[in-house]
Amino acid sequence: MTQPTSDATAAPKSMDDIVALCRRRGFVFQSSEIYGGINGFWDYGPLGTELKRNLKNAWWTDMVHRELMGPFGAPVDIVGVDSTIIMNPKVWEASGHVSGFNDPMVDCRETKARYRADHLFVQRFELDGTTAGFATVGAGVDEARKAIDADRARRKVPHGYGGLANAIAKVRFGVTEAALDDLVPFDTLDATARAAVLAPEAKEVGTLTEPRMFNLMFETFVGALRSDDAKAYLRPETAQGIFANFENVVNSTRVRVPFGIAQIGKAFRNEVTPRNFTFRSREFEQMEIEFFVHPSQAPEWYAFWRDTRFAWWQSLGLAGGNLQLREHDADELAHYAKEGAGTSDIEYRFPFTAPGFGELEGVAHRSDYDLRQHAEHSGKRDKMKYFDQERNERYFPHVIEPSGGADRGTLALLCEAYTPDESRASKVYMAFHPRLAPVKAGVFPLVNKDGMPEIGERLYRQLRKRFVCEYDPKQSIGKRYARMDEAGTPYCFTIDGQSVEDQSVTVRHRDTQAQERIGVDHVERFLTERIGGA
RNA sequence: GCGGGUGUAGCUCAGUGGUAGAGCGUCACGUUGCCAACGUGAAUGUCGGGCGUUCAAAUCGCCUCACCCGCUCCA
Repeated sequence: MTQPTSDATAAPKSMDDIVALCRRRGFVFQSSEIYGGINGFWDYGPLGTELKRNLKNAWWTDMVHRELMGPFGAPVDIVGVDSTIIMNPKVWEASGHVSGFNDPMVDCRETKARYRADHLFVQRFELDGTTAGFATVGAGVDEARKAIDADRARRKVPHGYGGLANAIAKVRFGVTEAALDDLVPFDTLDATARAAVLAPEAKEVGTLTEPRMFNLMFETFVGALRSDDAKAYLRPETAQGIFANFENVVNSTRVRVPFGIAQIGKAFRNEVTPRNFTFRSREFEQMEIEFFVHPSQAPEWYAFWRDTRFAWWQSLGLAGGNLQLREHDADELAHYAKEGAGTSDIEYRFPFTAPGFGELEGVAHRSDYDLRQHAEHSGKRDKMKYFDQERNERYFPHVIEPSGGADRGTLALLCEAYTPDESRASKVYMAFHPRLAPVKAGVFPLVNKDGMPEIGERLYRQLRKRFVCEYDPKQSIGKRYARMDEAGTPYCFTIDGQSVEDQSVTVRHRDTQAQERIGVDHVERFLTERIGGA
């Protein structure tokens, strides 16, 4: 009655199924679940914690500890810092986050659209003795003006407007003339004035809410007194902890430009809409390098980091068509990267973004924006410049920033590993790269008697000195293999009757379910060859 | 914040006013001896929460909480 499934990869990956497995096997739980959860916050269970830790360790090992050859033939030099989540609030004024992350927003009750208040301009005019107007979207006055001129050139009112809205629309679409005032930003209007405004696309008047602040930075208070002076922020990125320590690192170590400072740590953003499992969380972990270079070398270093970081994600198993490198268009560059060598995203095709992609890591040329800002705001000015002995030159180094998301990376690993397979008992297995697998090996006595558990326990004790392993003597062997498949354990070693005779065990391979027989003395070497020290 | 939806065992769900249920999973014992096997048994519920209607509420009403989906954004 069931169709034989020949191609396991043919089954589509369902995000709901992945989330269910994550909960069932203890990869990811909702934070505070016993109280119904809290939107945008996630916990890692035992397996997820190991997985994420393996990812972060791989990053730190490969970026900071191991030798990496740079674009100019010399090894890359990177040191680490671990800065605090709460910093002096001036840091965030200098970085631009206080202004950039505090945009008042306006909602339209009718169309359900949401606008940035500073991108909403109102054209006002006299209408039957009162002041009315209509709102237009634009990044600035000029852009809004253009949009209005385009509308007025249509000389025709679309259907659906009635009463006052129709009278306003007649002016908007150039059917009736009126004495037009200058454009005013929406957020300068009071409640009465707002009530006489026709929103974009809306057919009724006065549907726009008052501008409301959406604070993307979490606020807190330092000290027991809740005064405005005590206000502080939970960092929205780890990068500023690096920039603020730039001088300290230069003065306390022997690093010389070009060099990098790496940091892994939590960051917080009060996202308006956390969505898609852990993808957009309000509390998340970043893996960031700020790499400081002479301005003239920025293009080479930018290309180097973009390619190095892309290759790194590929090396962890995110190969194939699900990973892509995408250069940003000029209009989507961040405030700190307007000029420079560019910005690119390393993107993964998540089940919830497919056929599109979601960002895993951004590699940006931040120019000398941040160091200059801090030099300015801290009052250190030119004293913060770096003195380059070789060049005999004082300058603000330019920064290439590879900034990856540890939680997004973990999520991508989970999605990539998730492999439906109707042919096996678990119907699914997690094909993690052995280096990242939360559990490296399972050790099972086929039956919990007749000398098998003794051999198994001895092997388990030996292996766990170097590898994360599980020993499980209970239940049918099929159940134990099935559980290991869902945990993504690459190898299982089973002790059977023959083991008692000749000290050999079977190795069961996760991806193929194939078995082979090796001597129990060779198991440790077997794992070392396939997993290494990681 | 606005609109829509959901909430019963670890999971999937049944239960529309009258004793809180099933399958799967979990655990124990036995059997089995290489892929969630079989037998026997066991544990597990503030029916999201509160108030109300009623002799009686998982079920009807009101309120509330949390989550999910859409709108703004991004590591």
